[in-house]
Amino acid sequence: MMTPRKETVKNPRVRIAPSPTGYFHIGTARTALFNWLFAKKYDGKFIVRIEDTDKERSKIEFEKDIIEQMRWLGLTWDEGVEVGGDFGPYRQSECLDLYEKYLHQLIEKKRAYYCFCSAEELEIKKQEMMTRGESPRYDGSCRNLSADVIEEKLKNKIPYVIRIKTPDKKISFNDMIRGKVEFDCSLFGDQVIAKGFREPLYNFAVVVDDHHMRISHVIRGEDHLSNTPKQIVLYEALEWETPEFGHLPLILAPDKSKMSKRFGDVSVAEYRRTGYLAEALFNFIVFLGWHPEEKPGEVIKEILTKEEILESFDMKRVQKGGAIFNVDKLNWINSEHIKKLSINDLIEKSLPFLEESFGKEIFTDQKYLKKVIELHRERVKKLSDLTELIGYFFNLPDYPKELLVWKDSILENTKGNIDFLINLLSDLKNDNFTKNQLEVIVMPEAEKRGRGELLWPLRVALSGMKNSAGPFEIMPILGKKETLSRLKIALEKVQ
RNA sequence: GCUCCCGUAGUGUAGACCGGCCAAUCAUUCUAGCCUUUCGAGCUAGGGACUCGGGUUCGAAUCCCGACGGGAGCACCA
Repeated sequence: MMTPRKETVKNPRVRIAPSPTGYFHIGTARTALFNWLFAKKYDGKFIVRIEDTDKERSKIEFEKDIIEQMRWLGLTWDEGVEVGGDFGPYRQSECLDLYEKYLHQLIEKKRAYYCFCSAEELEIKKQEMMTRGESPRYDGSCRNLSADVIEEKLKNKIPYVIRIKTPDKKISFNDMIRGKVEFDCSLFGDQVIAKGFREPLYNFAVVVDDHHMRISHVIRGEDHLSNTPKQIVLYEALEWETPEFGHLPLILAPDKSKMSKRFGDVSVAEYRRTGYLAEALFNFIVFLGWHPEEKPGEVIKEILTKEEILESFDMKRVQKGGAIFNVDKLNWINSEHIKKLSINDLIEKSLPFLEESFGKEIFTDQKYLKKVIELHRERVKKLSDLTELIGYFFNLPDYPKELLVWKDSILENTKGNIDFLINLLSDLKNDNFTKNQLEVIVMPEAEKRGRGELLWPLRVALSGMKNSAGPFEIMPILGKKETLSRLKIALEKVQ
């Protein structure tokens, strides 16, 4: 899979150019991340440009989301929207004068031309070519219109678009990830580059912007691979130097189809709301199609901080094949990052989730909350899990009485054991309500009566759950009074 | 239909450039055991892959060709 590529990079200028036509997508996040990493690694600049030439679909709400989520992920940019810079504007809708200028230049130099063909006739021709088994391309009808004819049509206000003259040749470029890639230009022909002088289309606007922002390396998704020759045609027509290109493999859904709405969550905000940590998502995403170098005899570390990732990052190790988004792995990475968090950080990050479920009032006792969270931190995959895990510490559990009965035991035994426990624990002093003391008192009895027989109903009475932390951990936190009260409730249930 | 890209366990990957050290690495997942009242965590063990067919070679996961499979693109979207 490895292809040798040249790599002597210094002070690169790279960019992420999202279009605000949807919420910040996990795929865009990855492209942003690799660009950011590349810039940091080689002491370059990372630029954020908003591609909002599609007036119909672009929304400010999406732009805000993109910026917010990038910040959340810990990405910082040197130039771009919100931070400014010397090569702006960084929003395509504000660069219209620039596009217009080059459009005129291209037409004057006869590298581009007016095309008066209607969309309908083009569609028919396209279908014909497809049925003939040819690659659909413009037939060049308007390519050599005389100046008189053009003037005439313009005067009569015949609608037009602007097309670039594509040379009949092969174009190849050296992709940073894929090595040499070659395309035959005759297959796509003269592309429309603008609908009008102030209505540039994507491929043209990108080229103008990248050139003006002095972008040295264009790192983007593989879906842009076949746009690259079209853009190179423009660089050549404009007599500009082409940047380096690098095409990242796509992120795929588990069925290997393109990551899309069909596969659950695709927006970064959604993962954030579900309780994934920014550093975990960062860690996970970077491992989609990339791995640090394995040193002989060394176990590869997969739980990495941003700094560690930066340390071992190398563009040469990016894979070519699409990477499947594996939620299991994300969950594991997230739980590992949660374990690394300090208890105070964990509380701070969990609180919004807890408050949403239980309300704010419940969390006035910080010490109590701290103990509860400490007890569960190793069981948490996502912060949102915490809500279910610790509910019984804040609300009285509700459960069917059958749950109190251990395996094949009977209600009578359960009743007797709960009654026994109430008496046993009532005699204990408040001070002795610690994990150790409780074990000393209760365990010998559990051995006599059967561990499950005694401990299972104890735990269920306290937590109301089939799976929960152990009774000796729960009791000290709940305290003697609450413990006894819950046991009495259990007793009533089985009466 | 045409073009381009890709093809190592369920998943992410190492190995490939420079063929032998590969009866193939690491992680995750899965299974079992230990621990344990349950679950989780932890520990231990195990399962699981070079897409196929030719060629080159003493020797191929690795080089070459072909097939097959998957993906992306082919707009007056970005």
